[in-house]
Amino acid sequence: MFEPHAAEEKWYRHWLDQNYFHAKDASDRPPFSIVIPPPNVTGMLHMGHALNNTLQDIMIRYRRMQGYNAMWMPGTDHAGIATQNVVEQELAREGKNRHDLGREKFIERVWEWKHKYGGVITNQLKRIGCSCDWPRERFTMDEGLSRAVREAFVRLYNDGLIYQGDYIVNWCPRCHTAISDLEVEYKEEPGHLWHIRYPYADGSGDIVVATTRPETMLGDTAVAVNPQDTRYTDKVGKEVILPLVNKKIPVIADDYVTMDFGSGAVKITPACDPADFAIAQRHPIGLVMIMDGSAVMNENCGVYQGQDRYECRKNVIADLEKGGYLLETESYTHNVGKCYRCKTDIEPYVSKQWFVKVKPLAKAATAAVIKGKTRIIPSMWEATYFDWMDNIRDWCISRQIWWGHRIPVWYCDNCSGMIVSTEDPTSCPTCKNTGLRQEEDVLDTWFSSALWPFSTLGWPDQTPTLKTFYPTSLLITGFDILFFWVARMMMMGIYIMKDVPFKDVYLHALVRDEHGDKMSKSKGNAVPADEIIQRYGADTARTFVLFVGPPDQDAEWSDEGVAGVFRFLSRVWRLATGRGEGYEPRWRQLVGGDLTDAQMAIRRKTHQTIAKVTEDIDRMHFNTAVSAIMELTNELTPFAESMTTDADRAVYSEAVEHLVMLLSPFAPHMCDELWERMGHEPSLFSHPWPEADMAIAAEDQVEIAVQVNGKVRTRMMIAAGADMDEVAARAQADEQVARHLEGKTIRKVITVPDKLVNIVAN
RNA sequence: GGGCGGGUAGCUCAGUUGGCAAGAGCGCAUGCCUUACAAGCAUGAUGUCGCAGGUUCAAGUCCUGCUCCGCCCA
Repeated sequence: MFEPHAAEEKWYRHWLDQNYFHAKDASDRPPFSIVIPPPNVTGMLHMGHALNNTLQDIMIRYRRMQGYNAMWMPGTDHAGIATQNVVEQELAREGKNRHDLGREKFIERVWEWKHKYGGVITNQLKRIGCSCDWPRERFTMDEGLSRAVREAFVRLYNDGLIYQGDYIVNWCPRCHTAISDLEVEYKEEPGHLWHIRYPYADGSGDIVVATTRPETMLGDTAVAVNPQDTRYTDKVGKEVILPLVNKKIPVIADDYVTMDFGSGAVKITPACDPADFAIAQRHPIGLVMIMDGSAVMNENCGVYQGQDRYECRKNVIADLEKGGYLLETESYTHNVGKCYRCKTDIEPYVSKQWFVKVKPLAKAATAAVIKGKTRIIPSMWEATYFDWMDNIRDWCISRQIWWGHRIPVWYCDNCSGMIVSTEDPTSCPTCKNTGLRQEEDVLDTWFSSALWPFSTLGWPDQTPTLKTFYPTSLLITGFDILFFWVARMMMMGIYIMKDVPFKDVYLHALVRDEHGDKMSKSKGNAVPADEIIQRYGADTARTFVLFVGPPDQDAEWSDEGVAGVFRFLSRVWRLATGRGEGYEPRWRQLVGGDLTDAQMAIRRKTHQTIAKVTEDIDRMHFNTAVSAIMELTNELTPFAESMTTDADRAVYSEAVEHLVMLLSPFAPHMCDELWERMGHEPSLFSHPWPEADMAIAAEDQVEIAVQVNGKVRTRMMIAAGADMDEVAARAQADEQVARHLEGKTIRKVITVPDKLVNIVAN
């Protein structure tokens, strides 16, 4: 009986003791490298991580067995907003907030937290058997990586690829920070479309605008119509009186306005809508801020000052109605942007932010994939990648939080000069003043993650590690971070290293729950990996996620499925251990004489399976690889029951030995335990990957279907590799075929190698 | 609105350039075994391969249209 937990502990320790996971910077063997997608330090290992990391572990173990100098770089991500939130919650339980502590103390507190809990997820990776090169482990906030961040920032800045300015960004009023476009999740919500009447200042009637956010009217600086819209031709240039505010604002013409939506006239609030903001760049209409960073109405809002945006909305509607300005309230479904982190409604907000000008970077990143320098697997994701790169918008990288890489920019108190530097400056280079203030903002966590494939290898230093392992061979990650991470690594890798960060990137699907829903902490349906490891062991957990994890399709969680995989592993265990006289490590000495059909069938299956599993791992179709191993197991079981001769045992032993080898990247603990019990030197870790003997794998007899006019009439056995003329001749001479021809003559014979003979009769 | 993916046995999925009398695992049924027992072994049933056309000697596989589900982007 296999006892997973004992074996896991024993073998993981053995591997570590032998330093098996460590790859040398200098080696004769060809390099193979993977950098781990760094999990959040706040994270717990769920089945999605289990899938992602098992995939990597299999590839790294497989390549090791094939003789590569295989290096798997582990590490974690500081997860700016998420980690800050966690620590803030901790503070809240003590009745404090981060401002009570101040920036420095707060950061200290986060580091304390990190030291205490940051190892949780890496320990879970160890538990599931990941053969990471642990001494190399990195953290995005550690010293070396922080240096990389500064270096990258300064280079980008000096090349004119980073700029700062007042722009409208996605603002989370709860997190009190800007977030990038990607970090906004849109959700359809039922709402209303309010039709409001704005009277012309000259008393010549009114213009009607429709909005889903009436409270923003307090910041309106214009009403816009389409220049083609003849209904309004003579109105453009007039002024309207903004109700409640009693301010005159102009009617302007802009192509952005869709004529057939609503009345064709739209209110323009540059401070509260990205499209309106863009319009304000084209017209001299100004901008009125109406909210503060908490989405509370500000001093420009008169009586509404101090009201929350949604409270204000109610009051504005009531007042519009009272004033006779509200014409209609229509039910309307619209998309509401939410903060990916806390689900608060995003408020478009104008503020000073830092941006990366990504267009030029994106161009190079696109070219690299077109040229095949990086392969995206499965290739269907290429289209998505190209589309995103082609329509990319500048990346807002500043965050108004404390936990993260503080932007390496200093302002001089005296001459208002700005210093962008990798080193902390002590005085202003222009006026020599020593009163300098560092930029308060920190960088988006993804900025440091984008550097991960080379920052972890030592960059900005030209280390031997970097030389040996960059570009990395393979990246394995979920398709859901194609834009967030993969695309950005491509851009940064090419920009900074002048070479792609990885040759292959494999995007796998997600593990969903039994109802097909995405697992998430907030929904409470995430299956923790710990639980499965506890119940069935790490090997079952690993094999399961692969078995149900088809390469490009989401995997559904299934309890019975896990149990089934456990039984499969148990079967392998019994085959290899429990058959008494069955397995003989020196099986080669037992071979002799002609093999029986049954014996040949097993040998054939064994070598076919070696070929199939190798091919499947190469193309990363792991679920079919597992199926192939299962099939061999299933054929082997009845054979094992009826063994009598030495030849039987030889054939059986060959099969079992290979079975265990093939399974070892999937179920490494159990296979090493078996390998030892089978009388071999401990550990398959550095054992060469088996090679299929194709002469044995090849079928010597092939069954061929004979069709007459499209219908299968008979089948016959033909020697494999037989000459096609010979095959056709035999088919024509066949009695059965003759009978099915029913006296008709043969018009043509179509042969398909090894598979079928088709005879067309008149 | 644009793009992508999927619809094959009760469930989860294979099915690579068209050649299958349509597969696997799990589950199910029947029988056997009963200190390899969260079992094991044997045998078996089960599919209008989403729908409709088309190309072909041959279509789950290619083409066209439709439909349902999911995801991404706007």
